[in-house]
Amino acid sequence: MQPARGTHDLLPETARRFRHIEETALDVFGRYGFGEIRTPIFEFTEIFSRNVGDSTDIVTKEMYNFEDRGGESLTLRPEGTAPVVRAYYSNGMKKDLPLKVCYVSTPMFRYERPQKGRMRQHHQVGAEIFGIADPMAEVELLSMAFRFLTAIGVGQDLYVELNSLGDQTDRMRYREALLDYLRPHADKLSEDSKIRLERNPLRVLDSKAPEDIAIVSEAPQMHNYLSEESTKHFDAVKTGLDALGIKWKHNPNLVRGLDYYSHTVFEVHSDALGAQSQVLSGGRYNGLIGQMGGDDVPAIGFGSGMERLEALMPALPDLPRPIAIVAMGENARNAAIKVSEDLRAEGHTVAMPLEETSFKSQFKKADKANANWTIIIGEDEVEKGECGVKNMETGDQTTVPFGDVVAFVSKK
RNA sequence: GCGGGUGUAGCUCAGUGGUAGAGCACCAGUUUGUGGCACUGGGGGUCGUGGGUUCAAUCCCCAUCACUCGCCCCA
Repeated sequence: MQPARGTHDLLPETARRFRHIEETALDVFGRYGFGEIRTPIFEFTEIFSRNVGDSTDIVTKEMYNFEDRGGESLTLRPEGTAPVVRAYYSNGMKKDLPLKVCYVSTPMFRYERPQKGRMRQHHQVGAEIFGIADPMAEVELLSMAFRFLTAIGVGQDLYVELNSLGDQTDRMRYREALLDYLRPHADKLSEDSKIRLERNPLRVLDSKAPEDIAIVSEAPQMHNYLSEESTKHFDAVKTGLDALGIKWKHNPNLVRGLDYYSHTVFEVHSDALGAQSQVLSGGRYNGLIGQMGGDDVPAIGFGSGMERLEALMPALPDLPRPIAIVAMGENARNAAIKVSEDLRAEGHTVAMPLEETSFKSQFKKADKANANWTIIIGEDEVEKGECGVKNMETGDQTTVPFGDVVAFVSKK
């Protein structure tokens, strides 16, 4: 019996780690004024196909599409930004600008070949700011991202790559220059890049094929084609990050796979993850909101993969140790469950044996549960109105009246 | 979608052309009401699945599925 390919179950130990990521994200993002948003798990297919980009891999080969009984084409959400923009329009949120929203533990679906750090269902935390064109939005957003990453304990092993794609005019101008340069070398490019040349030439820039890297190293660079205004914007982002002590590296070949980005794009990587090293990425998408519904609203956001964060995260502190109960005989077990409930009412974690097994077996379970105290109740104890209380570290055992047990273990 | 590796007990792995083993884990006993140590015993596996070769396949061949590493791409 296997789960569907590219999916997995989160068992309690790991689920706890995921919950810690969620809670930390909501706490940190909340300090920046972000409210949580939860959008549906599926959308009309066109929400993604029209906005993520027709030539992107996500749209052309990775979407989970299906038709419902009414004949509508629906798609399991492959990314987080387009649904949030749709929700902005659906709920008339123009009045709420500037808007800061975030999402946590949001399942994303992409039909890809699974490998380390890549699942067909994965989960992201993310944040979006609508309505701010000022580069201060980039600075605050990235600072928040690092505060979050640091809070979950993964901040120190990461590096940020940064680039600017300029506005649409800049990009078209650069695209032409790049094509002029690459076309004469077309036959020397990798097979993949020959296709990229036609579909999305900027993607040739971040190819990993050695033959491409050699050609790209001589290629014209984006930053030389940015308008004065775009350059100023990018400079402001960089100086803002420097002022906060956030280390970044300009990667002129950083392009990103989604079509909606403009100006600043960024990726945060870890060397500890193997081939899928991105843990957080995003950028500005000033044109997208206008393209979807007409409001010309600048925006920026990021997404971060929780499975990858979880893989990097250090061990969580241990759960509080339980108090175990050992009981035998009907009267004793009835007294025992009363004691266990009294203890839980005081906030203790209690391991009450729900089946009657031998004392030895119950003690073994108490030991395995890492109990610090074990409360022993047999028929003798019920008759005397007291129970045994054993310290599992020292092995010392004393007798305490039933009425005093909660107070006894609570004060220690 | 492409290329490499792997698939035997809950876990980590041995193993042989004649229908399977270890360690750990689990359960029980040694201790007729007491854990951690030790010893003893026990439960548990269609040897991923389907087909082929063979008197006989867990082992050889083919296919398939899954996992895994990488490519593409992405979180």
